[in-house]
Amino acid sequence: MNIEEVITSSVRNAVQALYGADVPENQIQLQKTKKEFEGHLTLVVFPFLRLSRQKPEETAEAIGAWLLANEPAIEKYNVIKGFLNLSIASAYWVKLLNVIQSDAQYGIIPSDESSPLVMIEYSSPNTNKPLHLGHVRNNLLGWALSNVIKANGNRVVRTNIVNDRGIHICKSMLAWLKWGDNVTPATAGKKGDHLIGDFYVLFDKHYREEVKQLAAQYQQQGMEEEEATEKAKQEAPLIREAHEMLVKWEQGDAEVRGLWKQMNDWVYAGFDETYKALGVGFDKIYYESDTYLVGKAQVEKGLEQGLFVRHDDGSVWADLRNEGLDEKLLLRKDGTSVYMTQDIGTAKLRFEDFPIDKMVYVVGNEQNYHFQVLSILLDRLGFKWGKDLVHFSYGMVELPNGKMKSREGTVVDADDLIAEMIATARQTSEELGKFQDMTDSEKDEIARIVGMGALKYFLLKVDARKNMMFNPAESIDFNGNTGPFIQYTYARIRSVLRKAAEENFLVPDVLSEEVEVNAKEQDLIQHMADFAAVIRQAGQDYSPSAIANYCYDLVKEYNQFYHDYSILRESDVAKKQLRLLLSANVAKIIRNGMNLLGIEVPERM
RNA sequence: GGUUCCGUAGCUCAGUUGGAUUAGAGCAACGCCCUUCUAAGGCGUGGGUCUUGGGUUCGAAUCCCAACGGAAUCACCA
Repeated sequence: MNIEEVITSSVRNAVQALYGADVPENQIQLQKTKKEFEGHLTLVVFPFLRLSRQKPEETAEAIGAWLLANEPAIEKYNVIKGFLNLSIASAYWVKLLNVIQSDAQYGIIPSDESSPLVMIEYSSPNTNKPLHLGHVRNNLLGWALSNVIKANGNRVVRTNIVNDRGIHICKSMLAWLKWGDNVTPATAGKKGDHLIGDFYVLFDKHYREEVKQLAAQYQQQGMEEEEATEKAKQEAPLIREAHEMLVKWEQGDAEVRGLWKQMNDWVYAGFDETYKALGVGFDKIYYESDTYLVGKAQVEKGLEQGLFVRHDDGSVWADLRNEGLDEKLLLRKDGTSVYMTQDIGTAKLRFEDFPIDKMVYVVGNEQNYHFQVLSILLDRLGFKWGKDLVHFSYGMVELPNGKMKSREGTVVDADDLIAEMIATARQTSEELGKFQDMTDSEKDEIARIVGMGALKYFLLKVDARKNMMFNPAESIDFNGNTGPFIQYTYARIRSVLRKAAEENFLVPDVLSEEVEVNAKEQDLIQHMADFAAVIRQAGQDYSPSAIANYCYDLVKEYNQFYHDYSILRESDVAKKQLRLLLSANVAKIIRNGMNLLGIEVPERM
């Protein structure tokens, strides 16, 4: 039972004793006392005025006096207007620190076989181009979110649906056949995803030239510009070839399938490197080439059941007009499947594979409509999980001149960015003289941890729902509200703890409650204790940024403490023990909190 | 046009299950603090009509309505 619950319960007793009323728990507004006032917790008494029939000050005074007399945890109180500020006794804080110390996973709820099973889909790349900054945000959010959900006592299955088939990959394949000269990632000295991406761009370049020429021809024949361009886009030889290739793929043509597999494998090898650098992973990967037929079958079944309608041209639609939405295409007139069809198939396979209680999709907010529709369709098709699937809808990463556009070359490549962050971290460390007595492998490791920490924190500290700004011209900060700031504090604490160990200073696991805890130390303990509530809230709101902001606030508070009080030079043994224990647990919470975000912390930096 | 989301300091962002005369951080600017546990740190100064206008309330950045500004989406692309 935490202190808030203890006090809440006592306040109920107080109101009962003083005013003879039984107030529900949710009417008791207990909040952290603002910095500028004395106290730890503040009771807002306005809701009780109707019961007390007294002024706010008098009501607060009465409740305060009752609590002081009857609740041992309360040491003193003060009243300002309708606010009753309560100070918790020193011994209680030692007790709380002991509780935190005794639990290496403080605040984290373990899961077991009987815990709810949450499947979380994230990443979900196309196999025709390398990952960019938008994917990085997706991957980091997906990973962090899955950790947060897990820390709230759920089992988690991390999954990825790879969009490995379709016209886009055919374009890359065709370009490689035409102009590739049998180049491979090995011979080109290039990651497979980048190689394939280059061919995709090459296809697009040639295709646009063809369209331009063809459109000009049509215009000469008397067509309007717009119509000519539209026709040219469909008639250009390259796109026709790509479509032919797609048809062959669907027919299982051995040659096309062979090339397709080869090229996808190159891409996967490239992705795996990026995933590894990002520190993310998956328990189960689905491929659209395996799921799209399942989706088609589901749609056909729905059609038989009268859930969907077939138009005259043969295409199949879901009518969602009674839900306030439009008609939605499910199968093209040629019978091929679309995005929605595939998601239906994937959902079916997943629920056959796992006893899923909840499904979370980490997908950008540009697809809000898609998931609104998917939820309804899955529900109609009789999947009981469909109705309350969660679309974790995150915002775009914007550049100073707008969205990232691959055509305009304004894409921030994931691998480039990662390399740049690590290089910057290395350079900063050199400049600050942090590397002096380190081996090369230690330097590499620290540069990696700090560089990635800066990148990850930068992306995760922002509310996921919001669009965010990234300016490539300004490098990501290493000072202030940043990952390295938090990592630095951790490293500093570890250094202090190492020195304490070197001088053989013993810190007991359980402190005596006689130890006097000063106000700053009390605040720190209270702040640490909040970690549990923050994880609960982050889980409830699907909000990794809440964890990031908490870590920052805790670290900021600790740094003040570190600056104002000495630890190792404290002559009073009991105080020294308290401060070391305090520091060790701040470090532990930083490590666990950052770990939830997928950010590592270095022992030195 | 319909739907959804967003609008807080020069910039990037916290703060929204309504709470305290002064709405917080960081960056950028200026100043101070390393013979003392790592200065990637600490302290300070300046910087705001929380887009605007109404409303609900003892109390609104937070809830409701409207306007203005921005984004996404409404594809036989995924």
